[in-house]
Amino acid sequence: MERNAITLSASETRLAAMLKALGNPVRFRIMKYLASRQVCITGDVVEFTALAQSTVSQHLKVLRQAGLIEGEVEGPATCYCVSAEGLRFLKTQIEAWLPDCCEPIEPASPDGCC
Amino acid sequence: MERNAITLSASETRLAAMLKALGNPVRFRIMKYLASRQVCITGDVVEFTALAQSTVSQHLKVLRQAGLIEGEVEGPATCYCVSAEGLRFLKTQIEAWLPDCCEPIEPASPDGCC
DNA sequence: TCATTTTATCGTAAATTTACGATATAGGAA
DNA sequence: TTCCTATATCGTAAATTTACGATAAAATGA
Repeated sequence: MERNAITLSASETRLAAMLKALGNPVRFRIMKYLASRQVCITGDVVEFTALAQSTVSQHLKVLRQAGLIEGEVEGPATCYCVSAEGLRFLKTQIEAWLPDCCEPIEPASPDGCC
Repeated sequence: MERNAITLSASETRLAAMLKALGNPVRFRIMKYLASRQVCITGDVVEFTALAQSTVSQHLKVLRQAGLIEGEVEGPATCYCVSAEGLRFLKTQIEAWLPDCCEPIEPASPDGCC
């Protein structure tokens, strides 16, 4: 895809991966679903999304690899939940990203641009 | 792709679009580049990214449609800058998204999961 | 042991994304 | 008007993503 690999710091790379993972509407919803259930869930995500089990498993893998959720084998099933550390990272990074570059300094500007 | 369209609210849809746009490392970098230059920029994004002009134009379009940047025709060129409103929205949404579901309530839990 | 349950992984087809060159479009200068 | 500059858009090829069914793998219960 990319001829010259774009250089990003480790933090930026992780943040971009998180954003990419959450940019998919299915994963976005899964994430909210997991958050709404404090409790860990497994395969009723399948029921929730009405997608094939293998598809859901794949989405969960993406979220897990992005560090947004955590999975733990619980008997025959796997128990997932939101990663507290991951979400803290996400929020912190977004918060600190463009600190106050975008506050409307001059309200005179109609659209804040140019 | 999706057989059953995933239902998201308008805000969620916009947020997901923003996350998706920023999930691409090239666009991620362009965004930071635009932010570092308070001033509006046009085609030196091309020089910055070392990608084809048409490719950059496409990326800028995605960022613009996501409401993350604003473009304004300035003579023969187009002047881009970060959208203050867009970034405010992004930050607010992320902040409010999972308010305090993920604070480590019980430090006893080794990984905060299950 | 043997079936059952729950997930993960594999292989694959369709859709989407990304990048490029070529081509239009629009504004400014000569 | 005519040329030059700066972008946007079109068409297209390669890569990636997404979804599915089929198949493994792992733990529990009969």
